[in-house]
Amino acid sequence: MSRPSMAQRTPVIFKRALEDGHTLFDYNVGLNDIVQLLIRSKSEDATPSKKKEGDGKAHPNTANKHKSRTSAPASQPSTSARAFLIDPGIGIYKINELVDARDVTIGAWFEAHVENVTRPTKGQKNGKTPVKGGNSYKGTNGSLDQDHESGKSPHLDTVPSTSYSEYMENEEDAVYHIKYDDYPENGIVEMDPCNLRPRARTLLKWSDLKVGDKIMVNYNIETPEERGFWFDAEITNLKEHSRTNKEVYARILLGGPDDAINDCKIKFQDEIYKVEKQGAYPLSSGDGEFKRKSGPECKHCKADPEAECKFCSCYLCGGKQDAHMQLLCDECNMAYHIYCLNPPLSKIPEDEDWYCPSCKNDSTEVVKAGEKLKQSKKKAKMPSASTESQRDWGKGMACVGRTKECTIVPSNHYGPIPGVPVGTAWKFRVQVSEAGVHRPHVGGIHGRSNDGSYSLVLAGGFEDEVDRGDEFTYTGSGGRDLSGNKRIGEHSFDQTLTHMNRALALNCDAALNDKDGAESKNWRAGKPVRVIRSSKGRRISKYAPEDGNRYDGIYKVVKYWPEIGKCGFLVWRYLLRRDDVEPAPWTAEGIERSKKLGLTLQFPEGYLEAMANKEKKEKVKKQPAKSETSSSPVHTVNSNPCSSSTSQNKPSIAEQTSSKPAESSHSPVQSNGSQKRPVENVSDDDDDDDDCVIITSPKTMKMSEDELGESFKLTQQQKWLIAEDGLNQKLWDEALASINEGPNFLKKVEQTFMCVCCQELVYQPVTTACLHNVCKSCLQRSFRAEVFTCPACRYDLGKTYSMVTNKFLQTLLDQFFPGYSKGR
DNA sequence: AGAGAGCACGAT
DNA sequence: ATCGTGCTCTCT
Repeated sequence: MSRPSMAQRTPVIFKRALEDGHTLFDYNVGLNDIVQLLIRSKSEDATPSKKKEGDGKAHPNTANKHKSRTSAPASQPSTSARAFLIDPGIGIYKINELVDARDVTIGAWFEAHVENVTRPTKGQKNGKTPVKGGNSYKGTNGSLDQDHESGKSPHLDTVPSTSYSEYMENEEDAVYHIKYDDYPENGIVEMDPCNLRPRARTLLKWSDLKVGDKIMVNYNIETPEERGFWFDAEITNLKEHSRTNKEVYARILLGGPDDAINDCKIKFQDEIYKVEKQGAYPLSSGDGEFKRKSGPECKHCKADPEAECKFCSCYLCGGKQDAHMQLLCDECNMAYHIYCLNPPLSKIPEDEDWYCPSCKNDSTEVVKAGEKLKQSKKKAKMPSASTESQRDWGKGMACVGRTKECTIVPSNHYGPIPGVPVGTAWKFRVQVSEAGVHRPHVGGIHGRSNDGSYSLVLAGGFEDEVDRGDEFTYTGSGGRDLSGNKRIGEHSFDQTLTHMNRALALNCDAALNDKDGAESKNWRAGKPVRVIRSSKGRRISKYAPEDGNRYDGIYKVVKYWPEIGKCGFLVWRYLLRRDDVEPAPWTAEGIERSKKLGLTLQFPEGYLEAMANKEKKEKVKKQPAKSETSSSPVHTVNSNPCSSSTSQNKPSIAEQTSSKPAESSHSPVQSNGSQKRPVENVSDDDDDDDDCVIITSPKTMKMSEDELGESFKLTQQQKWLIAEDGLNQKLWDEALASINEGPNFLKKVEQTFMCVCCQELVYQPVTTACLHNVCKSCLQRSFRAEVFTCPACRYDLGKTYSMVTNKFLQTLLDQFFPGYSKGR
């Protein structure tokens, strides 16, 4: 951790199934988020659910889903029961052999296995199909044979049309009792051997295909683009446009002598199977998976509009009526009549997602495989949702998210941020936000309209603002037309004293007046505002830094008033005046202090390296470079604008005579007693005048080596508390080693006393027997989870461990980091 | 120089 | 939860 004053962004765990067609942005995964990816197992593979289409026909994927759920126990014959082939002594197929069985009403092949083999007996319905007897195939051109006697259950519908004489002719025939792998509910079906064959097992490559070959393909008669059933086919044409663009055309053979569909384009070219001949090596369920993907409609009822089906229709009543009133569960994909539910619903819910009674208990935060990803309205409205923009956003700092967050003080903290001295500077606003100094990324004022303002940024947004360093005028926000996803725009209406404008007004030590403004009686009594000057303010202010954003200390609102700005619209103006014991960065004293503390312009982690790399690449592109560019991160503190001009006796902006404060013990840092300015060289210790003085000769600025580091001054009480906190003696010794490094001491303390659980400064710390400090609440949470060990070292604390808050440590931390407890 | 992106924030 | 706001920052 290079910046101990900020907690690293907490890793977020997204328990999401990633779906095609979505970006990580859709899943609210931001820059710097940590994601863990697990490869989805194939069996759970699923595609987004489809809404009910109203025709009672299941979507192929839905059908797949049903299949895997309902047939799994029955169709995945346990190996112990079916792993072995049993020779029945007659016929071609063995018991337990995997076969493909043709459903004669459709003409498609389905996976099945042989349950039993018997000799046909006289008069037995031996399952011979009409193929043998004649031409009862009426369904041509792919339409299902709805005229068939009982279309309700085609698989069961084997017609006993074989005559006794035919039977006698085929004496050797055995009767095969098979079970469809996917339709165990159909029970055991008797089949004629001509509608059985060894299970397909050989996938054919492009190079294996020849025109005229008989193959098995997946084809959807009704919707050729979608997955369908498995049919025999004869290759009629092969077109190779390119290595990746190939076309297979075939004649789908439906089983009957003249039943075929010509010129069918085969969509699933990677799933073309060789037709296994009788005598192929018999497979059993113990030989592995020989499962094909299949579709397209409900396999339970074959999309028979008359049949009740709980799988493709209402899961409760099986009825196919009122498709528009059937709700699809976003979890299990089953349909439910809204009136079959208990309690019934009067209308289709507005919500995107609906879960059936049996799925509802599932944690809703987990988006299961196949479940639809809910797109927030916000994202839908975001410009990125429309693909118009060709811009390559996201590689710079324009839209980045935070990587860290300041947690040592709450966001509504007034006054300095512990460990951040005046003069600290950051290149980008996002860093200022990370440091907790000014939280909004873009906004100028940070505050709450019913509380007050915590910080503001001076960036020269208004020409008619005046900046004299220790005093400046500021303009409120609003009044701009931000349409078109802008963050700033032309002034087009009056500002009001609401939102942040009201917040800033509340800092003024005067009753709020949203008509005429107000002026404080005792300006120092107002609430403190952290002020950040941005280099953008250079165009109107000499006090702005050359680069980046610099924390300039605490100011107070002296007064505020409405006026017509240069823009022609009413704006709210504020007068702020500096009230900080820390020297302003542009004063000689401030410059010296910044040097002493080694304050340099801070860049985001890895930023300079990235820029250097980029530059290098460009140099290579163009020409050999001359000299190293000044990418030095060293922050040059402003040249003192006061030194050039006679800064004495400047008229105050507010046209007041600069009232000399009686004393300046106002800084929260100092009032806290934890930090005091070294009493060193500086002659003028009260930060009295509005004028920038302090032009001390270099000689008088010289300090002893000892003084060079600004030491952090501990009060007597703090020294005592540290001494009393014996358990942490070692840790304190460690931290006290940097007592002479000013703000670094606080960072060290924060680092030293960070809770291993929540990664923040310990709150109500429990110092364990193994000498680790953990928040009491964190430890309690651990114990609730029945983990009774030290979160840091796993030392067994014992179930009955009594957690005692370390009062010494808590008091010290409260003093060093004023306000941090409030944030907890 | 002009447009507009993601983000964090407070407000509701 | 969702919405409105914004004194940035980058790309074209």
